[in-house]
Amino acid sequence: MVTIADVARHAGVSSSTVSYVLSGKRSISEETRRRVQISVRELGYHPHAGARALAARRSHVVALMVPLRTDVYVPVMMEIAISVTMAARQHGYDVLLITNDEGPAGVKRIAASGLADGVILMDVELDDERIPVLRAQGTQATLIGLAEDGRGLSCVDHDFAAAGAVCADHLADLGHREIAFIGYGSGVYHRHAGYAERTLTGFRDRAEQRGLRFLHRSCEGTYESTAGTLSRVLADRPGTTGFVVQNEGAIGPLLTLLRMSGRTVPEDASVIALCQDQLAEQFAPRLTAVTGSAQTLGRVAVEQVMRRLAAAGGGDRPADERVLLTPALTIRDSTGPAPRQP
Amino acid sequence: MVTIADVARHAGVSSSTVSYVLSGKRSISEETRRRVQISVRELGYHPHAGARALAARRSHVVALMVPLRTDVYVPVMMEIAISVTMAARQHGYDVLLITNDEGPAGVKRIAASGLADGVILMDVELDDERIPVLRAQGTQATLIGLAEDGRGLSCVDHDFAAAGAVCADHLADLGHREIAFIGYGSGVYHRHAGYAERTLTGFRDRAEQRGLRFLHRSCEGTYESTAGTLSRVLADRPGTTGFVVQNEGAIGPLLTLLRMSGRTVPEDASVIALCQDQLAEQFAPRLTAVTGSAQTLGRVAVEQVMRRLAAAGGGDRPADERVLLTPALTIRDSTGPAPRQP
DNA sequence: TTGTAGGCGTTATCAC
DNA sequence: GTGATAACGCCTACAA
Repeated sequence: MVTIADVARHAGVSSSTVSYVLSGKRSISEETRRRVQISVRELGYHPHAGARALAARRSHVVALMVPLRTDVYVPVMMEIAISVTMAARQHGYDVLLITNDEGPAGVKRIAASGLADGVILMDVELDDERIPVLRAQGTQATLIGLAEDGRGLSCVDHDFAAAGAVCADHLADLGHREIAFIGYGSGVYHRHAGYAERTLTGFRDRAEQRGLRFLHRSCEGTYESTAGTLSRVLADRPGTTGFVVQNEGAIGPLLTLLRMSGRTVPEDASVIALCQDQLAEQFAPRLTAVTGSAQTLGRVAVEQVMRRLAAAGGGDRPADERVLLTPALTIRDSTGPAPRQP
Repeated sequence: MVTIADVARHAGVSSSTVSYVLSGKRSISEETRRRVQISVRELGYHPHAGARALAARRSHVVALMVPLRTDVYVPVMMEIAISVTMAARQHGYDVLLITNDEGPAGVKRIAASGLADGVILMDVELDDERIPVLRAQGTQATLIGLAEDGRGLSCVDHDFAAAGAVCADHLADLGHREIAFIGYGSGVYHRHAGYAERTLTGFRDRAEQRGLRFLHRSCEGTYESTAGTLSRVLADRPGTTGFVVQNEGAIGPLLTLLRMSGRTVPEDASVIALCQDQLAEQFAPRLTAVTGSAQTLGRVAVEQVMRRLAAAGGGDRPADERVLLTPALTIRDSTGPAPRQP
């Protein structure tokens, strides 16, 4: 292994000079800097991470704790993980992946061992057990999601309520009066700690403001479940012309079922989905959708931890940020003006 | 921060004793061990990762390098990442997430800095630039996927050829004679370094052995693309009764299109998919599918690196393992006997 | 069975 | 602008 001493010898300077060239923490003559940089490159020197963490009391690692569940929004999770990793690299940080099943003890382990300087928590519950641990350890952290008590933490999430509201607005603008909201299976509403509820609430509130009649129905996302849901909707509210689909598993079935029931999209029924653009593009017709950027979510989370780390490193008290990302409506071919005769 | 010295003082022993209790590298009297363990727990001691890595020259971290592409099999990637993380934990290891865009330099960085002891590479190309770097650094590594030159490495992958063969066999057993293989867009065949080709080859070989007529058609996975593909298939080979779908994006559209063309599945046409069980269960009818376990893939990869690390640590030359996981056929409702009259 | 001490590679404080 | 040098916390011969 090539050490800082090797570089120093090669460049004809002391190892502290090499260290300072690399960290930029004191001014170095142009000449020396160049010599050192050349030596670094020639020898292929990379500082030993452990030694650095030990001496500087900073690991330059953030931990990302991901949920185990591979049900609802897996592709999004991966996208977040990747954007977190790339954003972290831009700050000179690496990302350690931790799974949720380690629970509070895992957070404690990571923090106490100095493995990571900061933590990003996904799939946060309203009253999350890991949060007190974070506080006790004095570890800088950001939540992706919203917790009840966010003191001492930053957090970022999609503005799901806004997403729901946008759906209501879009359909109302098109003249629809009776809407069905196809949600997740009932279990998800509890588990996801508000993720699903917030969307529904946002939709509901706006729908009421706009004078829409609407129905919310749980749906497991299978074909059978969607078929059952749709037939109940049409039985209860035959005049329904607008569908908001939250459960991405139900999208395909719903489109098929509408077609089979003789309804054309968007002439007879409009469908708006809460899903990623990539998915929305795959259907026929291409779906109007409301989407939040998973990439931005990850990036913002990293920037929040970095700011906290910088503040804490400078002796300041980090600010508790709380960011909600506004989702975007992309109008495609699955929504249109409400039909004259329902 | 609580250090090993704190624990030693609290337990009334020397710090080396604490170290040995924790590592189990020498025999300790029952009495001492208990005292130390109690102190560890009471003080909430976790060894400082950096210090440990520095002294023991082992970071107890493996790096997992994931592809950036969020197109083909994202959910699978996440599943692998999670199973890698959990398997690693069982060996006392943590997982560092690295993105593919860092390329060979990233591998070098991780290895040279001692950040990770071993590396797991995903999305490997046949002639991958990262492999020589791994060799040069003497870093223990496992590939998820197959490379041309695997010397000095272990690797594990699904047996995609077997998966293709199983599809051919299943349809042949049911009496189908004309099969269409709905593949990925042409780009994927090159990019995925054999992943897609191997499936196709396996299918093709077995299909020939079994005397099947078949057609391979690329398909982008959108509705339009699938529609085009299907109509060409039916034009060229109206007698086609069996469909093998490799591109999971094409599954939904294909089912819809078959239905629209008046074909009932599985009475008039059988469909077998190469996709995860979870996805296969979502369609109507539930799909017969050939699946490999992403979880196993991750676990095996970890075990391979661990074995290599153990060997290298013991001064032995690690064995270059090469494992192909046999996929499983799950027969559901989308395949049945070939119709008498095509 | 246990303790002592040297060293792992960096950073950062002091001195010049 | 640059060099010594003392930590940082742990592991592991070497002693006892």
